[in-house]
Amino acid sequence: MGEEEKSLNFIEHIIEDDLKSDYTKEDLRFRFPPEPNGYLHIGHASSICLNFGLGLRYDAPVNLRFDDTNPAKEEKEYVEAIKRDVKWLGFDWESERYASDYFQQLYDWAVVLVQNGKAYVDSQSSEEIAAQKGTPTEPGMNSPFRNRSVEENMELFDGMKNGDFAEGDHVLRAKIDMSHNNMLMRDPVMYRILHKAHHRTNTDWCIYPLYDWTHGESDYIEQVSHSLCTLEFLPHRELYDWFLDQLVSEDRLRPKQREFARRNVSHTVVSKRKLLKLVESQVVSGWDDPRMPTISGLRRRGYTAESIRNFADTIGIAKRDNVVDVSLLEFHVREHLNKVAPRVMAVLNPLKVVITNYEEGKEEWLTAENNPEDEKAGTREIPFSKEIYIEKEDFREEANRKFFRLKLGGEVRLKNGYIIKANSCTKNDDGDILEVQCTYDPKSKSGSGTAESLRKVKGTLHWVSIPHALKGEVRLYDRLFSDATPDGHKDRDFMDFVNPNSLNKITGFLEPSLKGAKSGDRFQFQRLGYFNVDLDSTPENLVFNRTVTLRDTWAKIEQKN
RNA sequence: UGGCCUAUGGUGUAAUUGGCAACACUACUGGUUUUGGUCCAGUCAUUCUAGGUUCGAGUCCUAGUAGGCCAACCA
Repeated sequence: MGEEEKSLNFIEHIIEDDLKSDYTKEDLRFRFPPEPNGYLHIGHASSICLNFGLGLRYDAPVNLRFDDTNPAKEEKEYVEAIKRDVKWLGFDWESERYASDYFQQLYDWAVVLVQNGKAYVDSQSSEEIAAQKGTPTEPGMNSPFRNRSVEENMELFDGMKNGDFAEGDHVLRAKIDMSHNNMLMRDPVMYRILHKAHHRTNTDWCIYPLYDWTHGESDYIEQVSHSLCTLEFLPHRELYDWFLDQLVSEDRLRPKQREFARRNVSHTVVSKRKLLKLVESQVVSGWDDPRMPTISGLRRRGYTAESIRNFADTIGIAKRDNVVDVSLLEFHVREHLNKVAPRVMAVLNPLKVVITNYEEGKEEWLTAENNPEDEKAGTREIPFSKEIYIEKEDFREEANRKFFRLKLGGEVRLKNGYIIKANSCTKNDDGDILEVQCTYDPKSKSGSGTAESLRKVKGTLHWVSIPHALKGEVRLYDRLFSDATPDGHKDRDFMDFVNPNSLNKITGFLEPSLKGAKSGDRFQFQRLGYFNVDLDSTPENLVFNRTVTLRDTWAKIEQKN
């Protein structure tokens, strides 16, 4: 396979170094830790592929852990969606965990910190605490409650837990250093009072731990060896380590946090807050709108899990800021679909062609290859008749020799069918072409082996027989944002760059073999692109999404003129 | 005016740790083709800048420059 030749990313270098010093291969354990407050997106896919990929590479377990410490934002719906997406991407977790599983343990440890004088109850408002925090260039001030006795702290913390106080009355803070260079070390809040039901623990708790007090400890409980997160958590590492210092025991593995740069993709946004705004403002139809960069959106759009995994593998992982061009994602889905998607013919912008020397009412079934890339895919029969549709763009009355398609006096081959010649066309008063009259060469049938059938004509067109054609809704998608970095402009809101023409619904004419197409089925509409059957599709009303167009060299040639 | 992180083609990642800057995408050429698809061949870099160490620097040293992160009872 040549897999060994692939160079290591910096995380793998770190692990290799650890393996040479104080870790054994059996120590390795990873986790993917989403907060269930939204849907997973293409950026998460990178993290998923990183963590689960490491698990595969080192034959190490990977947990799926929900970081569910904020009942105000988290919902079961998201938990289910996340599990579905990770599974769909092709990964299995060793065990399904929740930070909320550890609420009791976390509380017990917090009590230890209080007893050791490492944490105290602060009874100021959040505004007061913020005002004392200082700035990156100025030290903060100690809270007047910083030196409460252990007994008083214990009593108050106990009261917090028992629901004796209202939200905001008290918090538990770690006692570290209010003049620390790292703002996060200035007595960070560990617990807040929240009289809210949690999606799993319901009303068992009315105090909830914050991220910093939860994450490293959860890693420690699960004995995660390498806790990988994005770069914005780098300043948290010091606190992660400080909390661990308070409670790790020598005989257990001590997790380490390492950070990598979040992957950005051009012409889209990957921030839950912004994606949520797109959903709530109804720019898109939902989290799984095929234009969304969510895993569920990409899936509905027709992307394959394999193409997303390959994408994640090729962009790799590093520590510098990045914007990956969306064309790389498109490349990977084309690469995969080219191998696996059956070819069919569909006309999206129809122009009627009448074959004047073809017998009225006659019908013929022609043999078509299902996939030239895959012999095992076999063949199918498609109907041919006197009246067919071709694409409007495939006919011009006059054109230069660079135009390989149909023009008056010129010949083209109908894919899997005959060579036809355009003799005349009819137009309406506005000059729009309504119909093209052609003659066909009866001996030129594809695959017949005759000298005429082997003749080379420059152009080959796709087509459908009008009396046999199926109608279907076809949804054509364009980029959701017109700008490459919609959220990269200081003076502009990302919503300003929403592309108003990102969805175009049309009626297409489809070859009849598509009749039984089921939701999720993927096809190549020859010469047009890859399409899949949408969730909204029914046997009576077929609905297709365009996943991605084919590479279009002709469009580029035309653009230059 | 603090601390920390980062800098390699248009894009994303590599470089046996000091030894010929590589791979993929994009773009552009050409060839093949009953999909203007696929496939095949080719073209596109003063490694942020300036000094220094060295036979030799993307890699080490010094000084800059640019970008990012950090002041939620969010994660």
